[in-house]
Amino acid sequence: MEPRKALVDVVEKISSMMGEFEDKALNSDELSDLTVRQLYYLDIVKKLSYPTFTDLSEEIGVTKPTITTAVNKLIKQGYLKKVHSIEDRRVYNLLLTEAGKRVVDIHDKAHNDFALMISNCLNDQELNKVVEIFTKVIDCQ
Amino acid sequence: MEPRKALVDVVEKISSMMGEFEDKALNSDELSDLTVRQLYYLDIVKKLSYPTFTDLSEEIGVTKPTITTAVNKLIKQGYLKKVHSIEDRRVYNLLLTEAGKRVVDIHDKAHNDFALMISNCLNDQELNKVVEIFTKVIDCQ
DNA sequence: TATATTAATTAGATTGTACTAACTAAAATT
DNA sequence: AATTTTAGTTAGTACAATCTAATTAATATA
Repeated sequence: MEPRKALVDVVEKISSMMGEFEDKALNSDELSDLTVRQLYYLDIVKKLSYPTFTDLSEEIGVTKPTITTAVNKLIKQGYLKKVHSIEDRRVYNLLLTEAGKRVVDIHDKAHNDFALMISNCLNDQELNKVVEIFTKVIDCQ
Repeated sequence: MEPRKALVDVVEKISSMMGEFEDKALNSDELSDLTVRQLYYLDIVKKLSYPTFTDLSEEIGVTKPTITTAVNKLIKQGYLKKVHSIEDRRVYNLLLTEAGKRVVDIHDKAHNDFALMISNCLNDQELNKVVEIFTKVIDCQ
């Protein structure tokens, strides 16, 4: 096969495999009362670490009322907490509860599972090559 | 770094890079009147080739009324056509219009762009290694 | 031929996610 | 001290995507 075409082909298949791992992780029982969107909100809260409502709304790109609604629901469901800022009493900082941390970890599980699958398919030398080559891709970008 | 951890790390970063390419492809002007979900419906129509409403509903995992609504909207927007089956006059087969083919191709563009980025970052020898190793992963699964 | 099954549709409701506009309370500025 | 700005909320709305139940029309079966 033409090398360029072969690469696109591999990218396509790997991407759809990753998608399947994501979907499988998302079907976990513990995630059953959360939508994909809600999980995304929780991921962003983790990523930003103790964001305010405004931080969240800027990062996600939705209005503040939308954030209020979404966050309140996640608080009611027990995945988030809001704590008053000490410096400015208008402001809240958001954090994951233990349950929140747990579901974010389950979500991350997809990557672990995928990595596990790869390492089961390859020998040590190939694994090292994969890490080495993709580190180059990541750094080059 | 511990090899196992390094692999998970690489998988995580590559996966989020792929996500960014997907998002960028989705922001194309031609896709602006379509939701992600609608694009997914169009992808599945292409994948199944001339599916019936029932085929679609089974593949996507939603009820037939849902498919009727979704498909009718996509027909009205000019991305799908339905044609009567010759064998069974209750049945329709679905197909992409030219506009439908175009948007599905734009969606696929993410994979091409990602592949292009990879090939710009690596030399020929590394590229061959990537294709070789991931072909092994795909076949092993 | 009458009856049951199947493919798609219609009607009506629900849920999730988003918006704008108007509001409250706190902080910053004049 | 009065005014403006900022952070988050409330109220009301809209739309996408889904469902169940009932319906129509064609096909298959008893």
